[in-house]
Amino acid sequence: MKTDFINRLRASGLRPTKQRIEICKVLFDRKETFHFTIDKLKKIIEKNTKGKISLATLYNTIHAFKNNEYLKEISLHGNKTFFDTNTKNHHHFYDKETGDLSDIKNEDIVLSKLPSAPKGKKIKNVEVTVSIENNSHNQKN
Amino acid sequence: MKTDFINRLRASGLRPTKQRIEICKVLFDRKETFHFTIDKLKKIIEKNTKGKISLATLYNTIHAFKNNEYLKEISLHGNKTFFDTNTKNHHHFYDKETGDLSDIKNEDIVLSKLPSAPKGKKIKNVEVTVSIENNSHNQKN
DNA sequence: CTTCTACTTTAGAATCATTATAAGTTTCTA
DNA sequence: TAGAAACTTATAATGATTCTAAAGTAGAAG
Repeated sequence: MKTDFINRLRASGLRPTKQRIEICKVLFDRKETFHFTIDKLKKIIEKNTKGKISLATLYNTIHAFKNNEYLKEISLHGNKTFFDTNTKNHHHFYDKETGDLSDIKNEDIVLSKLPSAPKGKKIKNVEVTVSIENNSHNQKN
Repeated sequence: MKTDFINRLRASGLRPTKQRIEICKVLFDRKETFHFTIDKLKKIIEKNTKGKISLATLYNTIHAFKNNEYLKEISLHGNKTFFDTNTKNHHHFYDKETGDLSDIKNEDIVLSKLPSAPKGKKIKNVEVTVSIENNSHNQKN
């Protein structure tokens, strides 16, 4: 377990430190995928360790994981950046009112037609966001 | 033309003022759809009028238009919020390196399978972001 | 046409997420 | 185990967005 964390860290060009191991525990020691913002992660870690962790450490570690594809950044409306421990291609349900985000498996959405990329460009990734709201809502808000 | 702007403003619960008419000119007096951020809009208006317009005015007007569906907010990675004058359902190409954003017509993407919404929820909108990059890129960055 | 009130605009302050900085600390290689 | 390089931290800086309070304007009523 811990060895796995250390491997991920080294693969991302990071030295294993106790703060980073804590981050790994929260992110990767789970069965389900995990969606989070930096401040949510910070709260979890500070609760787990009953100590403080600095924002700079969180940002630098999370960005290194993102660059090494241990994490994905999610496209959403709004100001905060969400990350996802599920790095496979997949999609999301997003309820803006509650902020809830959940995975949609890649195979549960089929795109049977896609445009070709503009000249000189190629498609890197296709991301579908299915916005949802309460049944009680009318068409317009 | 100007009448149309005034109607949109009134429909959005806003009084027509000269600042808001200027905003309308930039947003709605065009054939093609227009993608913008607040600060891009500010620069355009200040160039057009050779004067200043306050951020508060821009934000309040743009939000009113958004709430009244004269504008759409676009889901993207990154910190700035993009808006789109195309309020029909449609999708986007996004080149993160250059920041370029372009429309994909609704009929150019066909979703032949969609999951059903979680209990008590309904689907409000489906948005596809096709991330693109230069042909020269390898798989990993 | 004038007046009054509610809505607007504005500059600047406040807030929030994120990034940068600099000083002290830890890791790791030799 | 010493020293260089990388790390953590608090705090400052930045950038986008929202808030605020004062001064200006639109539009309804007379």
